[in-house]
Amino acid sequence: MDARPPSSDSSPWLPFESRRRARDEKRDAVLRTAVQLFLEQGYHRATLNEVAERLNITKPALYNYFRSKEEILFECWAVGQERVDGFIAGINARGGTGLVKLRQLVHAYAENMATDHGASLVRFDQRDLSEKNRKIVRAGKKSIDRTFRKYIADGIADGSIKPCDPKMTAFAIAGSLNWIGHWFQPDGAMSATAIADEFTDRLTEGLAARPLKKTASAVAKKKPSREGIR
Amino acid sequence: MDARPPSSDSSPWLPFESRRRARDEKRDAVLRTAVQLFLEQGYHRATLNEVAERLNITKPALYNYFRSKEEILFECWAVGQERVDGFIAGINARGGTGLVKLRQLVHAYAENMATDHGASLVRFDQRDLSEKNRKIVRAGKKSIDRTFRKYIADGIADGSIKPCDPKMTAFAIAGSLNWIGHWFQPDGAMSATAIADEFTDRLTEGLAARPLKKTASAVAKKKPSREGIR
DNA sequence: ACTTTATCTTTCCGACGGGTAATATACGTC
DNA sequence: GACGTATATTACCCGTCGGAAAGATAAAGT
Repeated sequence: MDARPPSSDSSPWLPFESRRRARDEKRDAVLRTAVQLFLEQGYHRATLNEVAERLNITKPALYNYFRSKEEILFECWAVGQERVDGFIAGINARGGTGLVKLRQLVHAYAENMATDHGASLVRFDQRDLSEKNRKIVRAGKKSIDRTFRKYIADGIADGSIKPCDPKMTAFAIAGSLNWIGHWFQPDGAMSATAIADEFTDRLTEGLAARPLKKTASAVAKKKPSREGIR
Repeated sequence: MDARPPSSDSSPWLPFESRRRARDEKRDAVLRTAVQLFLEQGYHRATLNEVAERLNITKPALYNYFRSKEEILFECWAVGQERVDGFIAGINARGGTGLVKLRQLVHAYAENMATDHGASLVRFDQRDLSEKNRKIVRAGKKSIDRTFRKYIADGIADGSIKPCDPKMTAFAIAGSLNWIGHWFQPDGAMSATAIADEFTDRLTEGLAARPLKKTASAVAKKKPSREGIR
């Protein structure tokens, strides 16, 4: 419609210039733009026309990479889920007490929640998906929930965590973390890492069987870093 | 379309029977049905036709009580907000230490979150509202957030709560509570009151400056009741 | 009984947006 | 240089749903 200046964000389709690029790169660009727009406006208000417009292409061109709007939504979610699955695998691989694993999970999950694809895990509505994809999403959520509960149960078993109801505790912790996806703003006062540090301490301090050696972020606020959570 | 049996839930419009009732009663019935349907299917997927159908009337009849779908959405939200404003006023009137007030707020807020109108506070999307109504909603959310922060700050000032960042602490607590609106099922294993009891202890135990006299729900799980939170 | 008023129904419209069909353009390959 | 394939565009279809217009019905007042 209107003559827009080339969009400022990076799009592989610079208007009428070298067009040919790797297919996957373009697919990813669609997902990045879509997740951003879906979060910004909500899935239903966001139109494929606008997704396309931001990429300097037209709506039907999107159908070279996706079969439907719903598939785009699902793939946005899948990226976030894969990341979570990834760092959970890492935590499992490194091992440790239940408390240590829980703290790592909280930290990584909080940081993820501050990204677009992470927030999409909680801000998108399952009911917008096909039955098939909805099943996959439910399985993913269930898996994350099981992991939280397992680390808590592990911690109770190995004595690092005070006895409590793993289910309710997991709900309480996951609730706090998921909520980050609703209020976090990249340009806000606190960085994602700072928030993750803060939440890691706050959400687990009440659980530790014995007072834990204070982490960097809790006492000497000198260098908030991922190392602080070990 | 299809000949449905008279809906099982209570509707003031029983098909073709005594029609005249108080206007407000009908308006409320619309809101009850609408909030239920909106939560069930999501605002965009829910149609006014279906709202009307559940009430044994037709879509245009709704326009006797509301000017638009958006107005219905807003009013659903307003009911939940008024309840929160109500019990906050009660807590303020009764007074007490910051910790005591915070615990009452957590308990009441958790219980409210387990109701339809309560859940609508967090499950509806502001962006579906007109600019005017969105402003009102934002003010309401802001007010609740301020209350959480104030009680925490009060508690720090009067020594009942350990020093902490009121903003982050409020976010963490409110996140846990708001999340209830996403997972609570009336027919689930725990009652709303039981959940409220549980969350009241779990979310504030880490904050108390000195170990608080254990409440009924925390140790002797004999009678979970509202009195336990004083 | 006749009118008035509120309420409800039948019928329809118009906008919006996802998705498709037909077509054009450019690149790699022979 | 011609051809095939991938990728893009223009133009269009069509279902859905919020909302309006206009007509019907019943209770209430005179």
